Amino acid sequence: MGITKSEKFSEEQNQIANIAKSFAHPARVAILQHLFKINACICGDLVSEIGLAQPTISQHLKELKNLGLIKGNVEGTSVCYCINEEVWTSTKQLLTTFLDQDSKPKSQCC
Amino acid sequence: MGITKSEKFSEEQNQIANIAKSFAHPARVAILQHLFKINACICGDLVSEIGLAQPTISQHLKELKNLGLIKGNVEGTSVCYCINEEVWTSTKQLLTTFLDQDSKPKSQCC
DNA sequence: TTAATTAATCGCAATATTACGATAAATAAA
DNA sequence: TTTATTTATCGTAATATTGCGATTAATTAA
Repeated sequence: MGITKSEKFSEEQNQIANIAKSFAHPARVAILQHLFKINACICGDLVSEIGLAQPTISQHLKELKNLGLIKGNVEGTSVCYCINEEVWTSTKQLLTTFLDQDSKPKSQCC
Repeated sequence: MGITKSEKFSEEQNQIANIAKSFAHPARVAILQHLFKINACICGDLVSEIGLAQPTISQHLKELKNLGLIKGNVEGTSVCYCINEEVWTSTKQLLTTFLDQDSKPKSQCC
């Protein structure tokens, strides 16, 4: 069906999945890396940097913005995008906890 | 088109995106959490635990197995799935480096 | 005001993902 | 061998994602 049955899972599980989804495209990974590198950026930079069409980049930016990972300030005819540090920190926290599960005590296995 | 233009991105960017994709569904998040909790598991457990149909769970397990995050040992008529600790560790390393970008020195921004 | 610049949105096509019923394959038990 | 148990695979339907040309909206410059 193509529709995820979110109601079967916990809030935390859905949150982790949604964050992961935002990282699940190399263009969005590249955008985030570029924003960290530059610390401020306009969309046009990203189009030439990444090499996808302008509407495509705009769409990826929208997804990151919807999750709150980035914010955009209008500056003249262009938009200055940058990382939302607070959201990044809490996102990192959530994912790190998930990734650190392996540090818990474990019994023998197959 | 629905097809990701992977060739436009670095090996690392594609790796991060692929790992994120495997976490991008709450059922796979739940499967991994359950495997960590139990330390060994058969697929049947997961079907009743998670509440999706058996073919659906089997498909999610296959994706995690393809990435190497879990491994399955045949035991009689059932299969014992568990976390592949080595792969989990390197995966964690890659994602942690990505998430820790914010600890780098930053200039003022918008 | 008009023209130029930049980003967002619309609309569409192509591919991917999710879900599951039906079935097959593999093994164990009777 | 036959039957039961368990997991994998097939096939298909529905929805989601990706990508981009065309267009619109917003702002600045002339």
